[in-house]
Formats: sequence, C-alpha cells, structure tokens
Amino acid sequence: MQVMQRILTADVHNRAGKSVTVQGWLHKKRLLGGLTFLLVRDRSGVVQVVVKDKKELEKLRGMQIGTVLELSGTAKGEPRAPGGAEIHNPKIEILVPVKEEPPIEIDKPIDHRPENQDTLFEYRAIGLRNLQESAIFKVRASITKALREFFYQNEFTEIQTPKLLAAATEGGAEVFKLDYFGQEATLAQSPQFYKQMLVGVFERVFEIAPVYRAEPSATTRHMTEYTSVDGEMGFIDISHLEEFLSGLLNFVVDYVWKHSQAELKTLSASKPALLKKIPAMSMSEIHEKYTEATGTKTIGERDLRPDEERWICEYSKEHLKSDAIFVTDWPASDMKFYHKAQTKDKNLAERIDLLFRGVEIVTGSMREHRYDELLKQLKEKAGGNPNDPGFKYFLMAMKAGMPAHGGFGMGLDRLTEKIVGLSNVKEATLFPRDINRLAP
RNA sequence: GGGCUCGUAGUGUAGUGGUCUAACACGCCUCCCUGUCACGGAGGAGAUCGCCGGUUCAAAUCCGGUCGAGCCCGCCA
Repeated sequence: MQVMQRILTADVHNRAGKSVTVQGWLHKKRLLGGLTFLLVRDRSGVVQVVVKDKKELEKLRGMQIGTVLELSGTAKGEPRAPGGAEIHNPKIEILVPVKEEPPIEIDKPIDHRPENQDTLFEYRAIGLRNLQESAIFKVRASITKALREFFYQNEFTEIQTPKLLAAATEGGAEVFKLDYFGQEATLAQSPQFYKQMLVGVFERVFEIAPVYRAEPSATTRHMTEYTSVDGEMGFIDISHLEEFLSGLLNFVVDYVWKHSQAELKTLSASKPALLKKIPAMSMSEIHEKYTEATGTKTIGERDLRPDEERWICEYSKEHLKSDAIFVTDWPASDMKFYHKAQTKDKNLAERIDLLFRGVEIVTGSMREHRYDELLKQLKEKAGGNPNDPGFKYFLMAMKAGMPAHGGFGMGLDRLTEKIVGLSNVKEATLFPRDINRLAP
C-alpha cells in the first residue's frame, strides 16, 4: 500500500483539485451542524478543513485542542477560507489523542497583563502553541538570524566562550556562585575578557549566548539569565562603533520587516522609525533637556534614570524622527577598569549606550588597550590582583599585542521586546529566569 | 535590597460587612445549527473566595501574620 506523502498546510493552496495529506495539531473546532470547520496547525501555519461526514467528525468527539491528526482529503481553492484554500471530505486519523483541555488559551490571544504573567509562564509549554505567542519567537529567531548575517557580512568570526568561570571578572554585577568539584566557580556575567582576547586572534568576533546576573532586580527589563549579543572589533575608534551599531539596528529592522511580515502583522507591531545614522546626544545634554522639560533635576547625575530614558526616546522620536538614540560622554568615574577614558577629557569615558523605544539595549565602549594603563586601571579602579585567574589570562593576551579596540553588549531579549512592541523582556523570552522563577 | 499593589471555578474578571445558597465571560460536557473564522442558540458541570489566626450576632469583604505574584526605584543589557 502506498503511503500518501505529507504536505505542509501552507502548500494546500498549490494543490487545488488534488488529494492531499496533512499532519498536524488540532487547533480549533467550529461545529455548525451539517458542517464543521477544523483548523489544523503544523510548522508552516494553519489550514482550514471542512468536515461534512458525521462518521469522520465522530472520531473527534472528546478530542481536545492539541490532538495530533492526519487528514487526507481534497485540496480546494476557496476565497472564503483563511489562506484562500481548504481541505474537503477528509479521512481523519488520530495519531495522538488528547483528552485533557489546555489550561490556557490556544486559539485566542493570551492576556499579557502584568498581574497574569505568572499564569503565562506557568503554562508556557502549552501557551507557546498560541499563534500570537509563537509569532513573538519566530520574530526573535528572525532577529537572531539578521544579527548573525550582519556580523558575517562585516567579517566577524562567531565564537563561543566559557560560561563556567574560575572567578568573578568584570566586577559590578553580582555573580552566581556554584560548587565546581569542591572549588568555587561562577557563571559568566559577560564574555567580556574572552572576546577581547580573541580580538588578538580574529580581529572581529561576535557571540550570541546566555549570560547570568545574580542581581535581585524585579523590573520589566531584568532577568537573571538573558541572551547577550556581544561584538568586539580591533583597529577602530568610537565613531566606527557608532556607525556599526547604526548599521546593525537598521539592518535587523529592515530584515525582520522583510522576512517576518505575517508574524509582525499578527502582533500588530509597528516598524520603528530609524535614521541611517542614529542620532547621538551627550548625557549632560539629556540631563539638561529632561530637567527643563519635567522640572525633575537630574543635572550632574552620573547615569540616566529609567524615566529619563523613556523621556529622551519620546523626545528623539518626536524631534529627531528616530526611535533609537545614542547616549555619549559618560562619566569616567563609574567606568569599568577595562574601559578607556577620552583623550580630550579624562573625566569622560569612551562609551556609548543605545536607547531604543525607552530602554537601554546596548552598552558599547572603547577598551583600554595600552597594557600599562590597563594594569594601572585594574589595580586602581577594580582593586584587582593581576595574578588572579580571572585577570591573568586576559592580561596575558593584552600584553601580547592588542590594537585599539572596542565592542558592545546588546540584550537580545530587550531588542526583541521593543521590536515586537511588548512591555516586559520576559514576554520576549521563551522560558524566562528571574528572581522567583527557575522553572519551566 | 527599599517602596507600593494584588491573590475569588481550568483561564480572565465582578462582588469591598448581612440581599453571596458567590455573579459574568472564555474554556469544558449535552443538544440544535451547511460558510464559520473571537461562529451563533438552549441547557449543564465546575469555587471550602491563597493559607493560618483574630474582630463581629454575621467575613470573599475588616485586622494581624504567612505564603505567592506584580509594578516602581536602586542596578544593568
């Protein structure tokens, strides 16, 4: 007996008049009496199936959404059907029966209100089957692909660096500690030192990987595990970095709006306004503008307040026609030891952050590549011991000939959140980890 | 870590001292329905109102504790 070849639901419209077999999940039943509409989902989308035969329909009695089916019927062009085609007179075979109803909506948008997010994540394994949910992650995959493509176009080498580390490195953020065969180890809060070491090898490197922060933050923009997009390149100055990041964000947005139209439409996402060259403003200028506009005095502060970040993005959108804006001229007093101070003003760091739709998505900087300066900053700024395994090998590479170099870390979750138009990073993360969630 | 807010059927909500023997919507079950697409209609099942204690003649409702969750701030991507 010849087995009918499976086709994808998206191909049904190409097979009008022919016999087809599809396999997928039951996504929705609509019983109208003499005829029933089924929606069947597979990796390519959803197709409508029309069932008139009572015997066939009876097979689905008690079968809940999620039941795995095989249907063989006749493909038909049908303008009234979603997708313009449907399957008629199917023979239905139940491959995996599901008798229990899903605890969360599959065929209608799931409420993302903050109070309900615990439910959203508790039933994540099933809720992701909702087309609005899976669309977020199709877009995220598309963003990831675009990032990779842009890096490759610019001759970066993709790397993977250790996440298990012997000691705390960067300082600042809290690190997770764990037992490593009796020795204390930490989880990487950043690939910082490794990507810098590898500039000495490949000149340009990038990594898209998880990083871990043990900060007890409970906000809409923090997680204890997130995906960091790290880039690092040699023989550049800060203007190159700015130019690269402008190009990157533009490329990603254009790519996604070209390749993920259907998902973006499902999500009612609006395309960000961007300029080829993303505008830049110094921190002190932002403080002045914000203070003048809101009456809240931030002049002299060494960072931007969250509300200030939202405000300047609104300002940028309205006056500069850009949903993204660079923040330049950060105070050197708070910079990391591996950062470089500006040569024209030692009190300012060679750092730029990129704000996008109200949140910081990128921090970038030039690194101190002069060995003696770096050693001095390590001791003075971080109080670090050069012989500590966390610094020793980094310094080894830095001593062996490092050009002027710089790079950045970008939050993939935040980028996805803002491109899609969500209001919490966790919504853009498949299985988010935060201070009180370690499962699923 | 600091501040504020919220826990009511599987899910989302209403009810804020007595009329609650807890209501509505979605989902589920039974029946009707031949073009639905958030299908429609009739009926039904499903909740010791997070938990513990207290106040009161009377508590989903007020108070205390506890557990869980969310938001803002700090910090960052």
